[in-house]
Order: sequence, then structure tokens, then C-alpha cells
Amino acid sequence: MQKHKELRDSVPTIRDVAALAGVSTATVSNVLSGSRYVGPERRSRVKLAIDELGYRPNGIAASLRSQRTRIIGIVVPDIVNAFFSSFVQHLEGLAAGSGYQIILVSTNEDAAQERERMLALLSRRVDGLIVIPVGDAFETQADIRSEGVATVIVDRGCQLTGIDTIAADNLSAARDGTRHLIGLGHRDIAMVVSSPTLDNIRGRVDGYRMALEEAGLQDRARIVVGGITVESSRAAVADCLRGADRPTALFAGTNIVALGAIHAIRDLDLDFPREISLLGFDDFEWMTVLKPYISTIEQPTGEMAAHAWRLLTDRLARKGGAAARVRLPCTLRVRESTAPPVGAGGG
Amino acid sequence: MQKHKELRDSVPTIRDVAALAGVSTATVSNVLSGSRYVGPERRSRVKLAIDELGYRPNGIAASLRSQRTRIIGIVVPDIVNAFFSSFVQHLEGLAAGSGYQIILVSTNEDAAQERERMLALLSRRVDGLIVIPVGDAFETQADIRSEGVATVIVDRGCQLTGIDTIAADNLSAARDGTRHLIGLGHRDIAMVVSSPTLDNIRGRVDGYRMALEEAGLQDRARIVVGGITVESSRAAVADCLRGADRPTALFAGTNIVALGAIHAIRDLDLDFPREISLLGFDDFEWMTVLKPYISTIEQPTGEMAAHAWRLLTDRLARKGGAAARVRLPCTLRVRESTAPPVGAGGG
DNA sequence: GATGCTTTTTTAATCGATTAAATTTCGGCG
DNA sequence: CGCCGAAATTTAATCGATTAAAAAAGCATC
Repeated sequence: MQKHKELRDSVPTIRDVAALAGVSTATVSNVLSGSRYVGPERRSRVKLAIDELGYRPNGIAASLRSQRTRIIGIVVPDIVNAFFSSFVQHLEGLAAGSGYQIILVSTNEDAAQERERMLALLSRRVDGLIVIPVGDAFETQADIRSEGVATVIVDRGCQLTGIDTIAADNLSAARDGTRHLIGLGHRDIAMVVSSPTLDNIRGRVDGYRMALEEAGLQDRARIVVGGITVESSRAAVADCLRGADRPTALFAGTNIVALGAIHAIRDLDLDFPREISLLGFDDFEWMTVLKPYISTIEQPTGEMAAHAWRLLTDRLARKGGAAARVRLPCTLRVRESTAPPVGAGGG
Repeated sequence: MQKHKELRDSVPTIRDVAALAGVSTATVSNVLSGSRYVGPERRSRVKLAIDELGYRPNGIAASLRSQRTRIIGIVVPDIVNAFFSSFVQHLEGLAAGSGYQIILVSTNEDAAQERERMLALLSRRVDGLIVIPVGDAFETQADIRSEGVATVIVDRGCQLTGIDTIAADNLSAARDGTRHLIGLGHRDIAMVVSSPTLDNIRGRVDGYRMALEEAGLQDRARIVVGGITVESSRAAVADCLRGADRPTALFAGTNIVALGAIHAIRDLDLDFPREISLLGFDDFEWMTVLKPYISTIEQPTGEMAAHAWRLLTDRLARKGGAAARVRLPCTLRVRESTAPPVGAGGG
């Protein structure tokens, strides 16, 4: 009696199902996973028992025994930033489609938080990691390596060797963007970046420099460091624009910095884009309602996620093999915020 | 030799630590958890062994035995929507601060996906759930109840009884917003909503109606259903604005719908906000660079997350007790997009 | 009907921690 | 010195699944 009561009250286990169906737990397991053939009669008895009890396999127990959790850790610097949240959304869909779940870590651009929370992920024995690191140092790489967890690094920290990496082709993208500005007649183009030490940003700066050089403008290169927030970028850009030799075009290296730049332009009441052109990075829905509609370089977020997922599952399937190094092309979206400078030969 | 090799190559377990330190696994466990006193000598021997081996406790095994995973499932309709991603960010921080991790589910506003992925969360034996459901039906509630998983429902589906719920005080917020528009002199105010059947939206519509009634304008109530996407909202609002009796003000019930409304206003080349006022819902960083700067009703995202977390941890600590029902006040942010209608008594 | 082979099913070990219960250690005290 | 009780430590059961190995069943062949 007591026994029976307990059976009903607590969550049913595979033993309960086996008992009710009159088979062994192994048979129940095989019906569920399909890993071994089970005769039709027992199979239906098991299925009936599962329905009857409302049995739901305990994923924890399965993970412990099989040594795979079907959980992937996704680490991004800031989930509110639409570039990262879009990336996460794509990944979540891919993961769910393959029976995986994701533990999300938002590091708030803080290396200490990143390290702490990634160690927690390792403790949780995630099957794999997809990481957009906070910085280039990325201390946790040593732990990842020693643990042998399948890992894909995205966007930043892609100079790491021996790990699969994916990033936009930042150099070409920034070069094309800068060429576009030069083509419009701009000679004084400032590049505004968050932090020039991040390797993705470095790529963008290099592309910018390369295009300037092609046009013989290497001496006009100007890098404005805007920092991590909209407000710091706003201040930095304002400083730049208030200077005597105001550039005629700004190239914002990230979306945060672009927001700061728009603020600064508005603050100074410049005729935008006539007096100052702005080229952004990343493309978002809200940009479509901005006046002028911001010209920008679009990163292929969905493709980056798809490639990240493919690389990860490849590595889960067959551990080992050379590290991949994927670079994806960006798209220049010319819209309204980039125009010929005043006094240029343009119409 | 072989034995020794294996010991080194594979991930060390608590037995390895115990063996190296010359103590029992129970002692190692107690050193780690601090649940029982361990003498200083053994304690330091254990710590040394842990460092030596680079031991990291297996969270899966711990979860299985202790019957708690320290994982919370967070379910939101669309992680790219800044309202939800901001909510998730706050929760992630709170969770990490308390030694919890979050499995993120983005349901893409699809009830079937929601159900499937939530069942997967239950299989994973998450300790708790924080859910913004896709719709009011929320089929999975039965499973949650029978399983007894601690759950907090947020934003939508808050008419459910016997479950902790948190939402903005949508009714008061929409009433205040509508009063603001009426106060400016508007008599023809249309409310644009995504889906009038969602209970949070219903609250907003009720608040709108209430304010109209106060002013004797109940006959002028007009609800425009914009649907789930920016494009569908754009079309619906365009239809409305092209009609003979064009309203002088729009009240957008969500941020998606507000984006659509801005598009529609721009499409028709209306003098905004002189010919048409717009009041939005939710507040975001990108709004700050919009011209005109959109007046809006700000939901207290951070507080909603904080309350959700507190309710959840309360329920984890002491199961049972009456269901809480929290309603948080919103803030009306009057900015540039709401102005007196043309021909009104205003300056 | 015995033999051998394949197919189906069961038995029981296992994953790596936690924790109740048993045991040992140790100090104090008569 | 022996005994008691408290404190520290260990033993061993346990969580709920998977899975290798053993056992049983089924089937054809001689």
C-alpha cells in the first residue's frame, strides 16, 4: 500500500515503467532510444506503460551514464546587443533542432565574469562551447584545451591557433566600406572603434588603413577610440567633430559606437549627411526607421551561427582533426547616411 | 603503468582526489561543499590534491544524487526583441550570482515549439522555470503542475491561477498614456496592437478604453490589429492612416508594432508629430537617436527580472504557499513624438 | 530431438558525486 | 586505566539511466 502510494506520488522512473510493462529496464531504454530492436508486443506494452505513468526520462541520469549532456554553452559579451542576440537566436534554433539545449552566458564584456562562468560550464560538462570572448587574452582557453571540450571561437579572439574559429572578413569589409567613402570624394575619414586591441576591430582598422593607402591617403588616417558604451563613444566622437580639422566622414566600427556617433552628430546640429557622412557596422531592424537611413556593413549573423554549429557538430562527431578557420564576407549596404562631402565634385 | 596512464589522461574524479590525498571521497566532498567540518590537516591535503590534479567536480553526478541541478529554464518568445533580451540579461546576472545557470529557450512566438522545448526542459530536470508564454493557452502548465517544478510566469498568461505571476500594470500604464494623448487635445486615437487576445495586450486595450470613457470618447475607440511582425503592422497602420477618418494619434501597444507604425507614418510622408502623434510601448537605447524622439511607456524590465528571481528562489527554498501575483508600475516618458493635433487649442 | 546460430531480452556493472549510518578517533573525567 | 560522549572520518547505499555481457528464446538443419 505504502509502496504503491510512493509510486504514484513521486516522479516515475524507468524501473516503474519496466515493472508496469513487465519487462526489464534495458528493454524500456531500448524502446526509448531505438538503439536495439524490441519486439512489437513488448514495445507496445512499454509505450502503454509510459503513457500510463506519464514517464519522462531523467536527462541527468542519462547524461551521467552516457557521458554526454547534449548541452552546449553559448558565451556572448552582451545579450542585449542585437548582433549577439541575433547570433544566439540562430544558434538556439539549430541546437533545438538537433535535440540540444543551450546554457547562455552573458559576460558583460568582463573577463573575470567570463572566466568564472565558463569554468562553471566546464563543471556542468557541456558537450561543446561556442564562444565570443571578451578579449584576446581569453584565459580559459587553457582549461578548454586540457579538458578537450569541443569549442568554436567566434568574432573575436580568432588569432588563437588549434581551435576552430569563425569571423567576418573584417579586413575586406572595412576596406570596401572605406573605398566607398573615398569614392564619394571624402579625404578626411575618421574611424571610430570601441577598443583597437580586439582582433576583430584590428582587422577593421587594417582594412580602413589599406583603403586609405590605396588612395594615397595614409597620412589622413585617424582612429577615434570610443570605448565600450554609447556615452563614451558619443563623447569621443564629439571631441573629434569639435576639433579644428573636422573629418567629412565617420566610419563606425561597431553598432554601439555608431549609436554614439549619431548622438554626437545630432548634438552638434550638423547637417547629416551633407556635412558629415556616417558608415556603420552591423544591420538592424531599428535602423530602417532612422533618418537618414544609415549606410552600413552587414555581417552575416545567420551564416556565422550556421557555420559555428556545423563546425561544432563536426567536432563532436569526430574529435580531432585540423582546426578550421572560417572567414565570411560582409555586405556593404549603401543607404542615405553616406553622401559626397560639401564642396566635392559630386552632383 | 597502464593504470597510472589512465589516471592522468582522463578527467580526474573525486576518487582520484581522495586517493591522492589519502582520504575518503566523503571527506573530499565535505571540503568542497563545506557541509561538514573537516580537520585542517586533511583539508589542506585535499586542496593540494585538487590543485595537483586540476580536479573539477562533475556537476551531472552531483545533480543526480542531490536531485537539484541548479539550472533554471528561461523561456521567452523572441530573444532578439530588446524587451526580452534585456529581461534575460538581468536574469542571467542574478542566476550566475547565486550559482545557477540558465538554459535559454526562444520560442519564436510558436506554441508548438514552446511546448516541445519546455518538455525538454522538464526532462532535463531544471530546478525552476521563468516563462514568458507565447499565448494564453499555455498547454504546458499541466505538465508543470503535475511535475511540481517551481515556476514564475511573466508578462503574458498572467490570468493563470495557482502560479506565481509577474507583469507590468498594463492597464494603468495604457490609461495614463491615453490620458496624456487626450490631454494634448486628441480626440481620435487609434490603438495598434499585435494580438488583442494576449492578456497583457488586453490589459493595455482596457486601459485605453477606460481613459477614453473618462473623457466621454468611448465611441471613438479604434483598435488596429498589426500582427506579429513589423511588416504586418506597417501595412495595418498604413491602411488605417489612409482611411477617410484618419486618427490624429496612434498608441502602439508593443515595440514591434511601434516600428511598423513609424514606417507607415514615413511611407505616407505625414508631418510627424504635427499631423500624427505616436506613443510607443517599451524603451530602448536606439530610440534615443530617432527623430522625433519617441514618447513611450517604459516597462521596468530590471525590476520584473528581479521580482521573478526572488519569487522563484523563494519557491525553491520553501515549496508551497499561496501564489504571488505581482503588478509593477510603468513610467510614461513624454518626449517629442506626441504633440497637440493640428487645429487644437494648444500653442 | 539435438545442434548451432541468430535474434531478443535480461542481468548487473557503471557513470561520479552526495549523504545517512557506521566507525574510528580523541579528549575529558572518574 | 577504562569508559563515555562528541567530533571527525569512512563505509557503503543511492540517484536513474545506459550498455556490455550473459542468458534465453526462436529457428533452421541434419
